Amino acid sequence: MTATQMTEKPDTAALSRRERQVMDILHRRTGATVAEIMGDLPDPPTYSAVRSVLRILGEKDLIKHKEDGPRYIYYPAESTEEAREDMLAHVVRTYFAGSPEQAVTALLRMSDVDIEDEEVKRLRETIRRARQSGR
Amino acid sequence: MTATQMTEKPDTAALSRRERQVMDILHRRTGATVAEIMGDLPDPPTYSAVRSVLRILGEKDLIKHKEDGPRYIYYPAESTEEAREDMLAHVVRTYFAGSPEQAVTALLRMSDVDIEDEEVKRLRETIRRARQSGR
DNA sequence: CGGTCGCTGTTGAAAATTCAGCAGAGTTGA
DNA sequence: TCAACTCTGCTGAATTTTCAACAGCGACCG
Repeated sequence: MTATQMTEKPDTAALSRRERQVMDILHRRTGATVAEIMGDLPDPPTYSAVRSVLRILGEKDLIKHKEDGPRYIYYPAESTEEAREDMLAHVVRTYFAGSPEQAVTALLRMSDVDIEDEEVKRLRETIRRARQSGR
Repeated sequence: MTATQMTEKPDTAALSRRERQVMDILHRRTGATVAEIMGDLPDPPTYSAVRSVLRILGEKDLIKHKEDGPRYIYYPAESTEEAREDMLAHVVRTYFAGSPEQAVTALLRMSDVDIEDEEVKRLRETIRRARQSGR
């Protein structure tokens, strides 16, 4: 990567309140019009206000847009894959002491399966062995 | 829960940039002094600035503090459990189309295990059966 | 003691964010 | 065609956030 391409990527933590809300909406809907964004925002501001935020996000290279007939459809600039990785890394680090296993356990528990850390570890080992012997 | 106890809990999405950064630090360290918070903040502001944010977070009932000799140690008001659940729910909804399985898969992949959705489902089924037959 | 140091509480200003209004371009449908 | 409607681009103001300075209190140390 050359120095000129080196556009400093703003950490999620650097976003303002509205900026983050809008980015969340764009990720969730994988693209949205201004009207859709406005509809999804809590305490929805005016159309103009939403557009201001979008303009700023554009200047930060966090979103891009595509023309869809008369209007724009806005998308996150980052791919879903990247965004997921970044977010999971952040969550694991911040809320699970850097342990993905604990996060997995909590997730499974939330999604109604109830197992323990030990079991997850055991499962991972099983999987790892299976992988080594052939995949 | 009575109406008077019903202090509206501010959604994470409602926090300002610095407020969120500070909350993240408190969750990650499970409690911190002003100096520690200041040290962990990106583009660290002055001691006074940090304290202002803490005051606001206190007014919103998002943090509490304990005296530790001459200084305060600040903690998130929400329990780690609750915070984890809230955050995971948000992440799953926003980045994984509401599918905890997909999130688990991504997580396991990140933590170096490489398995597919199908396998996770199979594992869950296995676990569920094991559970029903005695636990 | 007495002075220094480190911490909190509070206040007010600077900076950033959030927001609404207006002008212009393009589209749609009668 | 033309009028109504919708959308974007832009500008400047209101509000919120962020910040630093100052005052006061108590602990620690010579």
